[in-house]
Amino acid sequence: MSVLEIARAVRAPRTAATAAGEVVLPLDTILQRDCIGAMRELPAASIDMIFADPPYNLQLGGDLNRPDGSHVDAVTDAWDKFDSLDAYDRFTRAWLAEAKRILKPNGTIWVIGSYHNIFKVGAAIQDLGYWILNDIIWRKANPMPNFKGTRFTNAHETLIWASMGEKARYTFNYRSMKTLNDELQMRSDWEFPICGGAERLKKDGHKVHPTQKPEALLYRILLACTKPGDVVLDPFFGTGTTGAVARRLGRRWIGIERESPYVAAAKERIAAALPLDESALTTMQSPKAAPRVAFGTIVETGMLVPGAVLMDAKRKYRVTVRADGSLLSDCGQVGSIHKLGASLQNAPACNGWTFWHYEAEGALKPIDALRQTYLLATQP
Amino acid sequence: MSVLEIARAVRAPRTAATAAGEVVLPLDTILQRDCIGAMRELPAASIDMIFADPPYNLQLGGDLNRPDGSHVDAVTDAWDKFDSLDAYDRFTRAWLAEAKRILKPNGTIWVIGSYHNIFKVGAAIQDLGYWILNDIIWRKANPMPNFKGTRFTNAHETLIWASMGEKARYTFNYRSMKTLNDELQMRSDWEFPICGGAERLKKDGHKVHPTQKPEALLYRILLACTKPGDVVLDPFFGTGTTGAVARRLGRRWIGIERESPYVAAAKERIAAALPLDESALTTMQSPKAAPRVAFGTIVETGMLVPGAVLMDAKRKYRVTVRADGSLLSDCGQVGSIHKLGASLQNAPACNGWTFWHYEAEGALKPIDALRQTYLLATQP
DNA sequence: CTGCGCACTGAATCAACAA
DNA sequence: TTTGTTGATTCAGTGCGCA
Repeated sequence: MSVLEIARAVRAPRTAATAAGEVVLPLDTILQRDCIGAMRELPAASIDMIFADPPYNLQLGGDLNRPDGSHVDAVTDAWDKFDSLDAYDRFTRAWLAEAKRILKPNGTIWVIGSYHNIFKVGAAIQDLGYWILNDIIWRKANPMPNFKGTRFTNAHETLIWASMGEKARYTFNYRSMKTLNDELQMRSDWEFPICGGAERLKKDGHKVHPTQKPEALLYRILLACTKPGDVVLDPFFGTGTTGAVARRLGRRWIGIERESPYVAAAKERIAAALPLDESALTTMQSPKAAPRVAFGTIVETGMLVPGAVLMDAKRKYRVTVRADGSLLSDCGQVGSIHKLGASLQNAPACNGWTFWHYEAEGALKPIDALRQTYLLATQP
Repeated sequence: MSVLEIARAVRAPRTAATAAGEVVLPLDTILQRDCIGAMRELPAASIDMIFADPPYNLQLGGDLNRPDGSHVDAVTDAWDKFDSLDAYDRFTRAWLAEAKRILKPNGTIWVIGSYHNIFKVGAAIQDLGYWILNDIIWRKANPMPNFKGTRFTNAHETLIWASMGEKARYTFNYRSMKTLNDELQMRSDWEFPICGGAERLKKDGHKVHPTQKPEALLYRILLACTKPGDVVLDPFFGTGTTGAVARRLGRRWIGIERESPYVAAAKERIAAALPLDESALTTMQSPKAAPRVAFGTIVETGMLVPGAVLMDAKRKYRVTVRADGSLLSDCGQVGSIHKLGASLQNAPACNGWTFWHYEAEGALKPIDALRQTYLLATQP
């Protein structure tokens, strides 16, 4: 039985359409298969984002005990065992290559790892022609101490964010991130507690998955780098953190996971995750998203009259508005609001909307205020 | 002429001796050669630690301007240019292999990089049989912003610390690190400001080297992973941060650097670096304020110099400050400001910040005044 | 002498679109 | 594919000049 047959068939959103017509993707579904095999049956160029939390290939020695004698419950599962560093390398390159095939040209991939595997992963990402956009540090607020006092406390994990190539476009909701970070640019180091408390899935008092990731981490990633309705694939789904957050944020998701106990836990968990309503999902938009307004339109509609005088905030430069929306300076120079602003300042570029001001009731206001007024009056 | 001939020949300390007898190393010297060639002429198994800050292979596009129109002075030097990712890979593996040959069996290597190169470096380190002990994040207190709003602010760099193999022993001064961090284990994420102000080397108003590293970073590394008298090699010496800090901390150093202007600046700088002298006070930067200030930070920033004498308000007890922020009493007891204060008084606990005083202009002031000064200087 | 404002700077893979 | 136009975009810190 193929992936597409066992999947709950859902018509893909328009963004998943290809030249061949509409594509059917197993949306909001867990494919209980091995990761590479399942990806192979997904159509090419159909996924907006991949978030991957692959096996870390931890090479742990014997048991580890805390100073008080208690036993540390380490990651000893079979899925984290590889015969050699070379075997891990081959596995990594195989799934990353498959991921590249199914990502859309403007898609991106996120991979999380620790020093045990992240360098192999990053090198493979570069060799496969992905283009790294950032590496992100998850600084753990409450990491496990180094009980033996032999090294620095391993207090972070590393994520790599990459696009499909050097020239590829990608989604980055800059304004959302800046807003989320109290009006400062979001940096490459993020602090979150490790996953615990009520969020940590448990069964019979034991954690269901040894490396469950905090939802806050996925929340930030999906908010930053996807749009509502985008399709997010997690090829190492585990207990479904990606699916739960995707559902909450109004994104579509596909999970791949081989182990039945994880699949069962993920299904139950995602069903309980309530989607945020649309108003809560609305995020700060970049001005880029607003339709373009030509300065000439402001003149045409009479918001500024030909002959009106504009000046910069310090009243250093004065120019006159002409009927076609061009500006004329005292010294006879002519140009668009941007070009003339740049030329007068001898700068490489200039945003005329914020540089030029008009006088209203004795005060100077940027002409961008007129553009905002125009947009408010004309937008639905 | 061989490296050993042109080098100032110095009898190596006992720690540099091998089974073949005493080895002659060009200690406390800069070898003006290409990195791999110079390493080739150094004897095998002779170096205690290598700190390497190799070219990052940045692949920058055109010019970049700030929002105010000013130009960003990027790293465009020839030494950072490689023909391809593959050429960079070969270069990396070549110098890392040579490094492994000259390191002692119990030696370690530190390499710093960014996402442009660190994954290639880390993968090569693993392939060459080194054993990664930690990856360390240098969280920059004041990184350059992302001016175009296209990605997350690139606010950190990554360091890899590796031993000679899985079973190899290595030096890690656990107590020093814990003391430096105010009795908490030192974590894998470190915060320092970028190198600027008085510490930044300048000539004719321009920075001498585009990527000078802060001394605080090297201070922590050398304090953590070497012993006094150990030999530290820096194959990408630049303007000699490693040499200056090594001299200050009583470690021997060897630098390899091809570019004459860097060599000249490094020589001058290291000559001016006085071993454990208060010269650190003016050259080192204050880390960003944290709610809690570690006493080690006061030492790291040079507000108190190793060797300084502290005493209680009644001058009953006298102790000496050590490089890692621990205190040494007359009777040989050692401990943190809190622990030693308690122990000397035979008390269950002691607030070291208010108990210990330093002498300034004939008067005694509590070291808490230094903490307050530090906080005032760093709090917004 | 202090405080304020302005200019300058740091390892950066830094735009999107239409003609 | 290339070229030109529009127009979006910055944080922490140092240092200097001036009131």
